[in-house]
Amino acid sequence: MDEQGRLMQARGVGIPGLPIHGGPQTLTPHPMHEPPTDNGEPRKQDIGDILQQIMTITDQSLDEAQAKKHALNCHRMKPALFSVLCEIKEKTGLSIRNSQEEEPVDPQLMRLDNMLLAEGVAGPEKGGGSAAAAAAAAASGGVSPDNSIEHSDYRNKLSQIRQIYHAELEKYEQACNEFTTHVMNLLREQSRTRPISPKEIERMVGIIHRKFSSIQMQLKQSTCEAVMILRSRFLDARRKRRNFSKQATEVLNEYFYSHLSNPYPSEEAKEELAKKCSITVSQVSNWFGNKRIRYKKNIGKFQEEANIYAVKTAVSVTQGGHSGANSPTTPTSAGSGGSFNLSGSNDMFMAMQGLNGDSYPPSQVESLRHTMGPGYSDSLSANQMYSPREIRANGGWQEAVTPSSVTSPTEGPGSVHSDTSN
DNA sequence: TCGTATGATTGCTG
DNA sequence: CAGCAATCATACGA
Repeated sequence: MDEQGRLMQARGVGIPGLPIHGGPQTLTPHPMHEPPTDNGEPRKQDIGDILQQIMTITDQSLDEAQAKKHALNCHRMKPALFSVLCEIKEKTGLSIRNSQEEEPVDPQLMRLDNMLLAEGVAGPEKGGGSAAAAAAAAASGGVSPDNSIEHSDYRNKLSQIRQIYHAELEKYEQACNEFTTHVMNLLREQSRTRPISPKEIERMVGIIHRKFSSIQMQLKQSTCEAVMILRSRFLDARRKRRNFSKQATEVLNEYFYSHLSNPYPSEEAKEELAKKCSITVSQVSNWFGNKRIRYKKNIGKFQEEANIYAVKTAVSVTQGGHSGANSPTTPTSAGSGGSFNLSGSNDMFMAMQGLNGDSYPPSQVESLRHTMGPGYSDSLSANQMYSPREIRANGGWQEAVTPSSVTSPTEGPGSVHSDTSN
């Protein structure tokens, strides 16, 4: 659409107030080409007067200004001046026409929208963000009994944020619409005295919308921040540390003491332990890391605990229970048979020493080992229970724990029977 | 309230 | 990157 057409349309808007003697029908596109009056001076004086009146119109009271406006609208010079304005507008309009191209969607806004959507704050209600709460709980790995309380707490808080967000959003939208309507009315009113193209109105509406969407973005940003704070509070396990369940600690301890000579579960074993204890693999790693250090630091203190678990393991073995029931096996070790059990048995014996107060004679241990069946050394060499890393670490572990009464003398570093000596 | 236990984090090492 | 050692922060029992 050409500018001229739009301006003509705009001109039409301003017509109604015009007096009969100065209708658009009589308006020439080039008022300066109007037949000159007998004298140019009064005309100039006239224009000066009008401009002066326009300039001072805002200083006057509303009624006064209204009256003045009406008078100006009826002024005989109005069509001519209006036409001049149209011409100026036509020229200047070109410069602003292309200034506002379709701007691309703000990536930051997109990120905020996505996050709010993912958190269940924006978009359809997802049970007050229960999905997010569940995800958060899964991430925290916690299975504490009061998890449900935390969930509802999280849900409530998220729901509050959601409510505030939507209330504010609605408020902004309402304000935006009101303001837009107001500005459009204003522009329509103004179009009586100056040419305003629909494009211009559109542009103004666009500006208003952009302004309000920037406010909305601030709202989204602060909502995101609130959610992040809530999440970090909820997820900060260190802040909300929960002891593992008794059963989980039991499972971990059983594994630890039944693998006392080499308490380095493989990744697979960790996964299995994690599954059994309903905790994460990294929590299993943490637990073993802490346990190893604390055990090493104060073996005496853990003696009793070691004995208890040695008995447990012994019972489970003598009852024909596969030690894997208490000590998770790995997919790799499960099939090879023996290697995992062997190490478990070895460690069990070590712990048993502490139980009855004295050590099994090495020969006895040897004979017991031989009962494990021929070729156990081979299976050990192929033992995949312990990762190379753990094998390396094992040396340090054995060095540290060997002096203990719990550890068998045959399990010292360099022992050919060591789980990891190969 | 305090001491201990314990899960998590951090910085470092090989 | 796994593990160690130190440390933090919280839970828990006396």
